[in-house]
Amino acid sequence: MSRVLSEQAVADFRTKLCRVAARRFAEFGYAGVTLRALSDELGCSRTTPYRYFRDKADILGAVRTQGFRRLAEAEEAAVRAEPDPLLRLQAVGRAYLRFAGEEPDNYRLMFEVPEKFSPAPTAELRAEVQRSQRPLIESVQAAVEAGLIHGSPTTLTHLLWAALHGVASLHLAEKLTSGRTFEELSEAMVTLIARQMQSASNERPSPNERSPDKES
Amino acid sequence: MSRVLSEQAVADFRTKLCRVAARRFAEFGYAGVTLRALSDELGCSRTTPYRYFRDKADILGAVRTQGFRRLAEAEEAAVRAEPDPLLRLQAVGRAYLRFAGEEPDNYRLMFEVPEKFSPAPTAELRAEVQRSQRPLIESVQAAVEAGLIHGSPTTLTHLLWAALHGVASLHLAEKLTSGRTFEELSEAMVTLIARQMQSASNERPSPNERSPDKES
DNA sequence: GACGGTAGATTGACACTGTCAAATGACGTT
DNA sequence: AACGTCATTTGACAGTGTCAATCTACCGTC
Repeated sequence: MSRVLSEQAVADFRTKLCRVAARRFAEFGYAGVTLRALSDELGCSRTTPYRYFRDKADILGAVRTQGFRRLAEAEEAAVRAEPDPLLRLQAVGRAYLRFAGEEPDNYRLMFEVPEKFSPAPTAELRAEVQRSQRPLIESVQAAVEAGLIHGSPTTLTHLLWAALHGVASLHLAEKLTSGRTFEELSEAMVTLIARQMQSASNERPSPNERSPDKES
Repeated sequence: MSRVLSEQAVADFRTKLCRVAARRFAEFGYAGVTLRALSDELGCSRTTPYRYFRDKADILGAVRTQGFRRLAEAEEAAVRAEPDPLLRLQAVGRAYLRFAGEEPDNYRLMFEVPEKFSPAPTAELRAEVQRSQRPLIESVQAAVEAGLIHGSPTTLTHLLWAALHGVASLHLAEKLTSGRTFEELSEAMVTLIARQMQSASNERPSPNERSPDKES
């Protein structure tokens, strides 16, 4: 066998290219992420990235993977720091929204422009996506077990996630043009979630599980 | 003066092109919306659309405008049909989510792929976006006046919108892979919003307005 | 130490895109 | 009947992602 690219060298090039791609996306948007530009900035030829990634979509997928990993780490840190169920759920929510606020371009890349990604995401990406959901799920489960809320943990997690993602997404789409800053709105949403649980803990029926047949 | 394109003919071509663009977007994604393909499907030459639209971005902008208009109309119909403040708010939320569920590609186009649109949106588009917000704002305001919730109507509207958009957006991104259907999750969210208000109406302090200084 | 094979990088080429300039076409007016 | 003008078409260009063929430099072997 002849000389082969060391694992380290492969990883180095991959991370370096991901960093450049992320930076260019943040600066010039998706249109600025072009194989030629990335390669120029890295000092290699246009098709060299094809040794390390299958596609352009594959490159973006790697950036997304890193994004979900950092989001998961932020959530996990929040979970570790807060044992109380109610406060933990708030802390996870805050960590989620803080991530979206601090790394807006990463968050955008993670959730938007879906067609630019390969239809079959990497196993690694799917794993990180799941990992980023776990702190939410576990926090909700803990809250359910503590009697703070009632209902299916999965459904409740989805609702929680939707509330958080909605705030982040609308903010990034610049649809929230009130006087409130993103941080204020984030805190308002977290507070609202906490109040929801405090009030739900005083009542018996589960808030979902069956779609009510309520007509006008 | 010589013959000039009649208003009707211009409008016809524009709407026809928008319809084709929307259909191709739904079928092939953004990559399927190409001036060549649109023109072929319309039986004209590649650059003919440039007589009726400034840009490709302008075409997508027109499709988006129509989408926001239909969303606004659906919301307004829901408002008209339901006078009771609480039920009206639920009805608007249901109409919003039903629209997202029934026209997923339109909704996606309205809120995603922001870089593909002109940085300065048309006045018409901005008007329709605002129009689609008004039923939410007015429903929230009515609920505030009825004493169902307390707080800044703008902030509360943003939170409501975020909750709705979050459900729709995560669903369209295919991130919600639980057993629940989109309809069930929508109803769960609407129910949760209603419960939030019912519980809030029994208490005095406003749920936001000031970010609470709660520490662990 | 020279050589050959091969992994890795490069260049060339292709089909495709959005968009502009110039050329073509057709119609109402004089 | 000829003109002028608007609508449309064609030609062209820069730029894209990606594949094939080429080149380069290193390794193990003699």
